[in-house]
Amino acid sequence: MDWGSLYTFTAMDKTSRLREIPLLSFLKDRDMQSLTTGMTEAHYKKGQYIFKEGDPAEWFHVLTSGAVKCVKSSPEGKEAVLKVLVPGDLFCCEAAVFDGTPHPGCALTMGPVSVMKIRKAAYFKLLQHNPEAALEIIKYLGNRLNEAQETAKTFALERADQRIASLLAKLAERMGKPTPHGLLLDIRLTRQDLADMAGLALETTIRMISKLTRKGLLGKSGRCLVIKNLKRLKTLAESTV
Amino acid sequence: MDWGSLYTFTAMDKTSRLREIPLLSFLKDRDMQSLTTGMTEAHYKKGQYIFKEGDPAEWFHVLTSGAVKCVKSSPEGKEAVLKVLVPGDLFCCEAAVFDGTPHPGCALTMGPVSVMKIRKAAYFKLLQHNPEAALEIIKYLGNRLNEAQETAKTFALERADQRIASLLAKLAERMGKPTPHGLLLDIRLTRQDLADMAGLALETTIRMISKLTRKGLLGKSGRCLVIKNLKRLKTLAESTV
DNA sequence: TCCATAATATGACATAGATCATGTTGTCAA
DNA sequence: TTGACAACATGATCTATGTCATATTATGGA
Repeated sequence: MDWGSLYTFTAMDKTSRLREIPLLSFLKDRDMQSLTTGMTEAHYKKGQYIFKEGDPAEWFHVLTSGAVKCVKSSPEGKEAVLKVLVPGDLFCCEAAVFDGTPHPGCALTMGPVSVMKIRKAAYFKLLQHNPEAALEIIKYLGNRLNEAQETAKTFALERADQRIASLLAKLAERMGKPTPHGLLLDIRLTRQDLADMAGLALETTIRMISKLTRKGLLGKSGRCLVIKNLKRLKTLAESTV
Repeated sequence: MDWGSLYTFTAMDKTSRLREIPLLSFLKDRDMQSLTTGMTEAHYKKGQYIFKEGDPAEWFHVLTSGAVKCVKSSPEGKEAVLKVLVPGDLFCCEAAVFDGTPHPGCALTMGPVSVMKIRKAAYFKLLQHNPEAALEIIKYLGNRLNEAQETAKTFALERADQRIASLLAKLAERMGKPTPHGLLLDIRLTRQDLADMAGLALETTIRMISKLTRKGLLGKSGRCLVIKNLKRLKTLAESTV
């Protein structure tokens, strides 16, 4: 198995990279120093696993470039995409790292990816000595929890067209780049990815996206989606019929 | 609207009560003192809202007795039960309290309930001064996040019978009281509650439960369910056909 | 104790969405 | 440029599950 190549950067380089990450920007210099010791940046190609379900959780990760999908699979081989991570997102900072339990899901790269890997122990120490950092993590986890529960609600109560609409709206709000034609989702999401995120079959997802495109709410730029009318999309996500 | 009556206890009483809660048992005496200042215990009757979706998040709650369901509703009036809380569970400790955002869902009592309410500010202060406490909360949130993602996966990939089986298995593991006949779920969960937890229609849920009962995996004691064969239930939750 | 109401149960039917089949379009490497 | 493969698209079924209708059985308050 190819786990990507690991490079170690100079302390200064690493510090400046960490500073760019919103969730870590509040760190004091002394914290930075302890963090950067033993920290490495890993690079992956498209389609590689950063970790798999069941692997031991040894690192705290921060995505610095590219996109990663968090995936769980069923025995039959069907995939559920729980979340798409974009630069700045933390992952595997959760229960697993603390409890010593294995990873509850996989992290799969969607293209070329760079990740900062921080040793569990260093991360742990940081949180113990820096309450501000711990509060930030609590806030982050709280938000992720809300998101996950919102997703669960969507799966439990909404129809296929609503699921697709709210999924696209969520993606647009989180990572849409404003352009003259609308919000550009500039990561390569296949219809299958979207289907796995919405808990729907590929064909159903394609049909729903076609419908939204015909209605003029959606367009494409190259091979990426453009949300042309976020407001109507959100209305549709809640409409009864 | 009747929000239940509020009583204020003596500091000693409160301290001893907090000590009984696993998640707070590690607290030092000085932390306890600051926490108990301004802390109140509230009592509710069956069917009351502790808070509703959209309410401002002013308190950190710890459930001391009874059962509470976390609920989100759709415009059409359908309910999704995200989680059933049992004594010792924290709630509303999440993003809302920190971000100043309103509650993302409702907390609805399922019977007579007692709740410790701790002012947002006191809770905040506790976490800032006690890294151990913050780490415990991070661990707790991490686990809740895993649970929520596991639920999302179930909703996305599993059939009705599997959903019911894994729901019952999860409940049995979390709160089943061992008895000679199996694991007793001694809170009053209606079929509708179970349906709302599994994201299924009431009738479908009833049919699945009847089937499990006929198969001998399930029984009842009074008006509560008994899981007679957890192992087979878990096998069923993953079976392909 | 009785009555009104809520909860449980079960059959008949409707339908959203999965599955299968087939074809088209796009993409990238040689 | 071409050829092979992946992604996208769309129609034709099939089926799991939702919905509706109707009983039966609990439950809790007067």
